[in-house]
Amino acid sequence: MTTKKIVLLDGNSLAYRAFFALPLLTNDSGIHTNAVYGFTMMLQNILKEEQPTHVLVAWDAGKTTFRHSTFSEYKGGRQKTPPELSEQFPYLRKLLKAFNIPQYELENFEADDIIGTLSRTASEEAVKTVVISGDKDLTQLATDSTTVCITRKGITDMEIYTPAHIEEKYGIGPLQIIDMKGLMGDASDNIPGVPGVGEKTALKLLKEYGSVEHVYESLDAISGKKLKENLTNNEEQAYMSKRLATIEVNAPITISLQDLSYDGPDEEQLTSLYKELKFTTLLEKMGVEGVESEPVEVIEVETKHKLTAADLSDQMAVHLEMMDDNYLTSELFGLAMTNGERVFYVPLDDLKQDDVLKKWLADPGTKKFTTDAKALFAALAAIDIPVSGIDFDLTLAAYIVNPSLSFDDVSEAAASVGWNGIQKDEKVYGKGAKKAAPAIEEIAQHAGTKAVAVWNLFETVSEKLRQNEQYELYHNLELPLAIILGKMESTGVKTDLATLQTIGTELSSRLEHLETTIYELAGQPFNINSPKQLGVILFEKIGLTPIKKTKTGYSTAADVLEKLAPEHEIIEHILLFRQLGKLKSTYIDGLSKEIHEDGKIHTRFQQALTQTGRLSSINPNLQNIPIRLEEGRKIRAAFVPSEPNWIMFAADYSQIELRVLAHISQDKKLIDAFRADEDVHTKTAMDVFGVTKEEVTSNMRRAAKAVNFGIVYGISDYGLSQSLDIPRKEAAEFIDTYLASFPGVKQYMDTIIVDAKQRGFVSTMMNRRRYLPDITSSNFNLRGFAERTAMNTPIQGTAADIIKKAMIDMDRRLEAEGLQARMLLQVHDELIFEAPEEELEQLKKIVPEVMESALELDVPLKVDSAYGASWYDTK
DNA sequence: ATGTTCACG
DNA sequence: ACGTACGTGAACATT
Repeated sequence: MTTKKIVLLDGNSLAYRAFFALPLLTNDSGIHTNAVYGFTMMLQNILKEEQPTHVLVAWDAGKTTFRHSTFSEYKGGRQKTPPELSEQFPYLRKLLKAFNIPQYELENFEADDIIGTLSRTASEEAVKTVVISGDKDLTQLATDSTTVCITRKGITDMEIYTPAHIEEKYGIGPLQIIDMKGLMGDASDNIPGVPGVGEKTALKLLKEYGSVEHVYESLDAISGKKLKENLTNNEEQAYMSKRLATIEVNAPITISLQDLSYDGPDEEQLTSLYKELKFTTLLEKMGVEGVESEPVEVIEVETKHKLTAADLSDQMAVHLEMMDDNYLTSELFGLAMTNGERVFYVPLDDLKQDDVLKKWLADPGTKKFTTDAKALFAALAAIDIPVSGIDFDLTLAAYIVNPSLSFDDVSEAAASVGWNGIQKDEKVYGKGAKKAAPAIEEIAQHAGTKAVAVWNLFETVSEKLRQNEQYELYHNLELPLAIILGKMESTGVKTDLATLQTIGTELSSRLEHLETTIYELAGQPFNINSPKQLGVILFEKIGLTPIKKTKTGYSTAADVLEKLAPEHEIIEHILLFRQLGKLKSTYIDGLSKEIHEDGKIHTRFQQALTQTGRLSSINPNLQNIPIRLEEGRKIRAAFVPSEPNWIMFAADYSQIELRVLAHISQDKKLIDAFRADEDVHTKTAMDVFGVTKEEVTSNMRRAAKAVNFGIVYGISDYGLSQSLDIPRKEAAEFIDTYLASFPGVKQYMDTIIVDAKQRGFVSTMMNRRRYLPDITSSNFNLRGFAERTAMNTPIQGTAADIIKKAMIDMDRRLEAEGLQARMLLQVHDELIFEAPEEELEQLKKIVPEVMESALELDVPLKVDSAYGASWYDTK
């Protein structure tokens, strides 16, 4: 006989959870499916993990329940269910039917009460029960035989509440959760509780007195005048709140445990529902064949070994097919081309010898439409085949239309603008150990579909960009930039391995010593790099007090360790070990591996990735080379000019984001400060602290600087309090004073949020967009995040626009002046060049000039420049 | 594959 | 009451 195990699910709560956790997916018949999909994932996980013998999904019935007769405003003020979710409930019912899972609802009662009643009867029969919900109220049902799982983040992450866990987390028993709600109320259900009592106070009272009743019996003993007053005045309300929060465990249900047995899904029903909903991944997992939504259309691709002028026209879609996504190192296969009539594929070896084709590629007068301009340009540059006249980049265009969609494959970029005819590279080449090149015909076919997609999408996507007034941004900024970035990537940065090795040797020996010291202090060897092992040593063996927890255990992050440093000598050594270990593994060892045969590092700039319009740098990342601490900064000495008697030259914008803020917000004081070329942090300190310039201390300036950062990031008192390590209240006061003295900024912050809510997106000065669907969310966190993003993105994004424009201007200027200087890197607000010494004086003049005039703002842009024998010396 | 930590602007 | 600063990429440990 198998032991019974019953799983009870709170249908409404989980459906809501799934709906808000996932983006609004729509299948091709226009039905939203995110809640159903999320629910399905949850269900599958639960069934797999728990292996129950009995399952039930309980639903809320109707609008009113017995609780409304106690308190008519129960669950009042709730937003009504979004229609996008409502329309999914019938599918959820169908889904459960297909799973053969019983569903139950009861007039006048909530799902909670059904679950409560069943879990009580199960408990009485000592049947193991698991309750699953997104609502923490249910934790009151936890007993030795009933476990309550509450969804945490996302859809599959659950927090498991046993009586022991509740005790550990809150210091009270499961049933006292009800008392807690009675005292603190519950905003989401509109349960009032006692004003001024939140979780902290409620728990303190309950730990001392045990229940709401005992709290009131002991009123006299309670300290705190205000608290006592609030309790006294709201006694009835507290009792009522407790009643409302109590789950009914004796609901008049008409089902019993026997009715809930679960024997697995009806596969046939399930597949047909999945097909209807287009849950292809789920279908594949079930091993159902032939369900790929549409079979990819087979196009006729002609493999050509030699082209004639007649094969080529003024406008063509071209796509360079290759094995890996790193076009700088990948094996290249060949070029697919089409002008809408025939589709060719030219294998690489033929391309290399085909002068007709090479001439066409180099001709700026023939237009090339492609999937990734930079890849085409840089990959062919590496084999000395110049390309010019690239006029359309599908990935870049799709990114400008909506940067929130991430494309790690052309098929996804194409799909985002409505073209589903491309297979994923992964499907053609396989992945991991199984990755291999298929037959040439298959490669040609795959490459051909990409060229065809580009050809067919060119017009519509361009039109879409024009409609959004983003064509300029795309065509005159991003597209030319792609080529410039391609040049920079191909050029690469000369990196001196010997310098890295010298630093590395010293680091190794220091790390060894630190390791010995740490083991001695700990009394045993352990893996210092393992947060888990480190946590055990610090907080269990040594007995330090944990300050912060992570999901998986004790936090050992630097800010935590710094606070612990006075407690034990070992901490400073660990911090140093971490710092040096990072330098050794990421920078010394990591960078050494990336030096190519030409002695250079060729990073790649991702141009269609960030949400704000910034670039990012990968393989390796050259945008995060250490600078803040001297030890790390030395790494920069390894980056040197690639030619004898050349120098490194660096130029960076001073306070570009705050200048952009001054311009966008039109705050008079901020504008004046920049026009007068004042130190903006000092100026901020003067205003926030109400002192004269002479009275500003370095601490005041530091605080002001943090406030300015906060403003740019979309401020929150909590964030500022963390960065300054001050109480939250103080941080809030700083912010208020700041906003009062810079009213234009305040106005901007308020307006941008309203604007974002209304339009659904925010934009930069050059019309780069970022959509913010969460800005209207009822979830406090999501909404808060979206609001801060709304404040930050126009600033960070406009700064990104500006430097991109500067790079284009700079490239032209270097060309026009006939200079040999080369642009090598962009690090968000700075540009790094190498140049012959003789060009230094010219660069000192030209570079700041070009950067400062990239875009005209109502405040001046300011650029500082420096040069030296290595990147380290450009300071 | 995911989480934690830490490097940069 | 909620749980946070904005934007990235890489290494390492752990699942």
